[in-house]
Amino acid sequence: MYVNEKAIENMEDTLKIAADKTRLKILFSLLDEIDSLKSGREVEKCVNDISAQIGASQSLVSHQLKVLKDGDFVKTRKEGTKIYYSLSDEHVQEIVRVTYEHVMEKLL
Amino acid sequence: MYVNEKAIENMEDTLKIAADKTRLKILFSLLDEIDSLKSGREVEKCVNDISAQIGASQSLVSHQLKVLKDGDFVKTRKEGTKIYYSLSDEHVQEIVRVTYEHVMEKLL
DNA sequence: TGCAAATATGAACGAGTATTCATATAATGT
DNA sequence: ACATTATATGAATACTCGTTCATATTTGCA
Repeated sequence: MYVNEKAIENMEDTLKIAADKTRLKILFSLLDEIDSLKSGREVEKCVNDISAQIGASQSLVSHQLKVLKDGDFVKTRKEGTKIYYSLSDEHVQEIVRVTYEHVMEKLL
Repeated sequence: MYVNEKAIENMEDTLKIAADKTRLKILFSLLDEIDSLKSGREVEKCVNDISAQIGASQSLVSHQLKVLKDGDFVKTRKEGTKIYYSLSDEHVQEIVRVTYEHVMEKLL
């Protein structure tokens, strides 16, 4: 299957963004199904919420959220001093989900 | 969504393996639909075939095939002096496919 | 046994990057 | 204006990793 160089590079960049444990934890924290079912809206969390939930420092979470934002994995909404982060689209969720299923099957 | 640390680490490892342009090219070369339709069998290629097809050195391809093999992305079959590589399961294909669709949509 | 083909391996170099720490910026309320 | 809360930023460090080059290993064959 022929794939041009530009597409390969974009895939590499996309996968590199996902391939980090801190960023994966952030993505999972924004994938919280219970919260999204309760509210009926998409999951939105501010930096400190995520930081507390995944047990990482504010600085680290902020740095990695920037990476996720630059890669269009998440989008933001500003409200006062807080900035709410949420997943940007379904592709991101699908990449995380497929990989999750893969490792879950191997952990049997 | 709660995900335990071990699963996160495995996901990180899996995504790291996919997140490299040389390895992606190798995976795509083993995803060749025309070949697999023609033969009716799964795509199998030896190191030199892949090396020639993706335009990378024999050494580099061999190194990266080892990474893919260790991560269970590919499996091997030996025949004489040649070693045939093929994709190990559908999850790998799905990760590549989902990521491919993601970047293709952004390249519009 | 010796040669050639196919693949693997190990060292080394350079580039990239995750994390921490300290500090800066921005917005809100008093 | 000042203090407080929330978030971003920049530098520095330590570590990982992709690639190349040279060489080793394995297999088949004359």
